[in-house]
Amino acid sequence: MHDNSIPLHDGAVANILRACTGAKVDFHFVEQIHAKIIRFGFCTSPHFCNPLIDFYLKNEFVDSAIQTFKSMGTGDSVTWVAMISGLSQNCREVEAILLYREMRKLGVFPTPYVFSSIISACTKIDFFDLGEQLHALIIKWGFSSELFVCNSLVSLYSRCGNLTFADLIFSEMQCRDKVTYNTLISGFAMRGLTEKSVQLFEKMQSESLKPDGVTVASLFGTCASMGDLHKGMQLHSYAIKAGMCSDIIIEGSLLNLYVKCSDVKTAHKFFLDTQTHNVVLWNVMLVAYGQMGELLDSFHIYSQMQIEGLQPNQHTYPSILRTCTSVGALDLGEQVHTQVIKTGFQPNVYVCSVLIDMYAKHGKLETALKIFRRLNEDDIVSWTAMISGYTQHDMFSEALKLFEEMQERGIRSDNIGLASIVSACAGIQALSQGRQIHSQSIVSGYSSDISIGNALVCLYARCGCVMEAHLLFEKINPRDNVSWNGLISGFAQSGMSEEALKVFSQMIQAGEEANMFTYGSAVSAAANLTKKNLGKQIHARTIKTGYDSETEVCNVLLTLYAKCGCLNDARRVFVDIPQKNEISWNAMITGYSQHGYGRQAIELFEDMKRLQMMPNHITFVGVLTACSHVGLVEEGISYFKSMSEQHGLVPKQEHYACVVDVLGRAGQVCRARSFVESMPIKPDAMVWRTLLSACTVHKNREIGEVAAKLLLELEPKDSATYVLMSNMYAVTGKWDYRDRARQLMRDRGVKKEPGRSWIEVRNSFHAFFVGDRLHPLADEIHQYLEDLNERVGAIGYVQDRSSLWNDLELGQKDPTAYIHSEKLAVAFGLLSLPNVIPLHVMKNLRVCNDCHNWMKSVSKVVDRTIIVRDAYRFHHFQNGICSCKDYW
DNA sequence: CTAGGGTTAG
Repeated sequence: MHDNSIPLHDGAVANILRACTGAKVDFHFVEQIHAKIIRFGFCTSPHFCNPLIDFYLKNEFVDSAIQTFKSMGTGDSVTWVAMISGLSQNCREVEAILLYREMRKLGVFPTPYVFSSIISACTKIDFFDLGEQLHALIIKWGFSSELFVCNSLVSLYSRCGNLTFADLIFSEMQCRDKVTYNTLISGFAMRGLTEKSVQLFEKMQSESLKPDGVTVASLFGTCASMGDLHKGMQLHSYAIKAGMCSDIIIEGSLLNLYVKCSDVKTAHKFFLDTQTHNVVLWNVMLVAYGQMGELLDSFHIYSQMQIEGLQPNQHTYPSILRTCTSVGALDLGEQVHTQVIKTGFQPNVYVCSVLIDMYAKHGKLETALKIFRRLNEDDIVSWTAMISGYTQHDMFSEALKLFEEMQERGIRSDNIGLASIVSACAGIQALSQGRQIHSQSIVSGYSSDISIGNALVCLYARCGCVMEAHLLFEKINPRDNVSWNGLISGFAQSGMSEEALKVFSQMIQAGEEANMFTYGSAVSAAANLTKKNLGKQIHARTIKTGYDSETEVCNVLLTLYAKCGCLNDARRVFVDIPQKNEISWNAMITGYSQHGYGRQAIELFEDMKRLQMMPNHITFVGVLTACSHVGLVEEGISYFKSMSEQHGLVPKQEHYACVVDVLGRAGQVCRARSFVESMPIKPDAMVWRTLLSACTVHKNREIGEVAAKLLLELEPKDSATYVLMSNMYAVTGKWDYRDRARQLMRDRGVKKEPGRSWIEVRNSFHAFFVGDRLHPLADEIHQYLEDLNERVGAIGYVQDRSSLWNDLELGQKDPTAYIHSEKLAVAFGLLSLPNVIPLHVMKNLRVCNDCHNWMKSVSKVVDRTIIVRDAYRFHHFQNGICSCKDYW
């Protein structure tokens, strides 16, 4: 036609261009036609130009299309649709939307074609609100039963997560096609509603619609998230028979299937067999090695893809960064971060959320916050990553503050977000806030969510709500060992150790598998109750199950033995820890300290520094206590100074109290006083109590009165305050003042906590009060005590009656009625236990002076080590002397 | 002239 100079005919041009669109025709050929159209003056004619625009847009010549469109004037409705859908298909969705606005302004009526295109554009860039507004217009214009329009609406609601609505539109459609099914199938699959997705696939087949490549690709996704390799492989065969496997998207979804079903071998083989230059395949392999924790292989993939000319994209970075996060390779993660910046992916939400998570998880919360604040998007994952980062680093109030900010901004949290904020509440025992979030989670439809359920169980247990914790625990179905651990650790941490151990034994009986968290909590509960034998049994279990090499478990075992007074066992655990961390060192130092082994504690601290371990606040409490035990005054002061000068630590009240103890024990009461007066923070009750007890030992009434006065102001309800005060007056001979202190206590209605001692004999605990005769062996115990008193009297022990607390005790006619509980416990222990093992006695208050002297003598006459844990410290009585060197 | 699919984060 061209050669014979036959004039242009619109139908012919349209047909030629349509033919060009599908075939790979040289652009210049089309340009020649375009030139002819212009030359013959048809450049405003929709008949000629619409096919031209369509050709340009389908072949990515967007600018040529826009140019053609601009020269046309208004065009017809087909022109607008071609432009709008074409722009949308070329990732220029915003321009498509703007063009739609212009079209409406010019009064051009929208057609179903326009609506399906524009809804699709909105869906692609998450303009869901606009999409919903357009839905209203669709109803108004009467297009709501058009197949293509409905398909685009199903897609819109699927993508924005409103599957209920998508399903509703689907069910109200009079006729559906493959696209309708495919759209909803992938919608369900993406939201993890795998069962619904499979059901729909079956329904589709019952309506004789043959699955195509799109269906299969979506279903591979469904199988992948269900972990159903078998069904996935059946589909794979189907895809091979149907000849779909060369499809680039099928390839990606198939590889993903094998990776998610943990068949990395098949996946890798498949990956090597693929021929396409497809970045998705590399990204999926990155996920494969990441989920196995193979950092080296991940980085090999990451660099190899770049060598082969593929650039990392917004999917690549999150995968590699997540692997860096989970294996703890922060340094490599930071390098990837620089590459993110260089390649311009920093504004991407996905990339940012992983960066936030990485920095937050590794304690770099300020860096995480910077990225988070710069992101400036209402992205729930980033908020959650930030919140849980705070929670993981015990910054619970920061977590709660951020959560409040999030709610003020109107961002709705999902199950993962709610679970992490509940954990934050558990961390600071914010019970009422936790309850509010509990109800919020029910309202949001998460009442059967296991992550929230587990977090709530932990919250209620930590807040001591035994009933609620158990009720919630019962409701979780199916339970996992996180549920059990939450209950056990919650009770253990809220001091309900008995309850924790009860649940632990139920867990074992239920055949549930305990892990390091379970053992950690159970051992810590046993340690709090100083249940040495039970602790040993749990220790045996950890050895059997191999958890005895976990540092965290070892640290608690060490503490258990130290708290039970078995320092040798504690030491053995410490020596055998394969990878000691700061907590291990702290626990051992503290253990030595509490038992009065100051030298060993200080030596260990020096070792710790040599090994470049970072001492923290707890380390220094141990070290300073050790100094006070050994009487290392100047060393103690210099260690105290080193806290801020060398280790960047700000001393807390307990450190000041330790220094006061160091000075007080050495008899430097005046120096202790001026030390307290020079404190940069307001001294708390602990500091004054320490000073007061130093004054009691060294009979310094002047300073003692100052300390007592301030202590009375700070803790007027604490009986220990009055006891200390009264003792201070007693030792300085001010009997009238002592009586006044006691009177004051009575007037204020403060009751002395009854003294109580207990001892473990053959797996059961025997507890005693003052003058107790309730024990079945009471007669034998008292008889034995009389013998014992004769024997200690023979080596010079004389009872010190000033230690007896009240007139009642002093005025008792029956002298056996005021025998202190620790004496009874010791007598019972000596009667009941083989005479080689040391006695371990626990007491809830401080041991009194008389009992202390008595124990020293007893340890000598019966030749036994007696270890007493009172409210303050351990006393090891051996051969007539005590490890506390008579200062406590 | 219109609609649907794969890989990434807490």
